[in-house]
Amino acid sequence: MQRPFVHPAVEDVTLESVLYALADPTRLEIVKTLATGGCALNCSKAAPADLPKSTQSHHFQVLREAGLIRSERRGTEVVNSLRCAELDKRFPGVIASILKASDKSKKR
Amino acid sequence: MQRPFVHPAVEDVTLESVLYALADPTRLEIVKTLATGGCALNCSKAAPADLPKSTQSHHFQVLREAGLIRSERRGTEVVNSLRCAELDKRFPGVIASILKASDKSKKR
DNA sequence: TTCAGTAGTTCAAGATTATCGAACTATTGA
DNA sequence: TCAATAGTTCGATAATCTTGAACTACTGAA
Repeated sequence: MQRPFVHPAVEDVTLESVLYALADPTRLEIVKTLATGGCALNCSKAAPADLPKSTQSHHFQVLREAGLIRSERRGTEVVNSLRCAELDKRFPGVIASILKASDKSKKR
Repeated sequence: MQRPFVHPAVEDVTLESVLYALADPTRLEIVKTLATGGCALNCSKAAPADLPKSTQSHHFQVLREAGLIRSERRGTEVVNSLRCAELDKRFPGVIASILKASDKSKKR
């Protein structure tokens, strides 16, 4: 049996950790993919394909511990999903406005 | 004459740099102070008093280059103000929702 | 049940970035 | 002209990120 994932309770999620998690371009990309992808995706599909696995793993850990995503093991894979509803209740509009803005910000 | 401050044009501001700037607790604090302080404040008043000056200076530079604040020299001081309106036009709701959420997120 | 393959994790080290004291610059007011 | 004030720059140490290599867990053959 593998060590289970720990997810913070919504009320323990801090704005700071959320912003920190989203401030990294790779992680923002992952979150965008999860948001548009409809629902749950496994790690390899949600992360840029060229990113080393160890780095991917690290980013998913940051996102998970920040409270942005929920991860569940499905056999050998890990399926991730955005905690949209919960987060919007805690920080109304934050994630939504960021996701909306992220489409616009394609330069550089 | 001192080197003038460079501020990015609104359209050059990236969401990523904005989130990066706000992800730091000290900088978020500064932005909150500028937001609630009504209008312009000089550096020493907008930053936590116990923070070393060199670190303050660095944080203001990050905020400025991210496009979050506008800095102007007034004699020996530097007066900073939030670029609220411009930013809200570029990334609607982002700054506002973050500022609103930041009051809630007092734990830890 | 053993074994190969797949998906992800952990570890350690090199690369990057942040912090902060010390020295410096610009401006003001005596 | 000079001292005081407000910030900036520089350099070194500290903290963090990235990544290859080795490892673990699960699955589906054979």
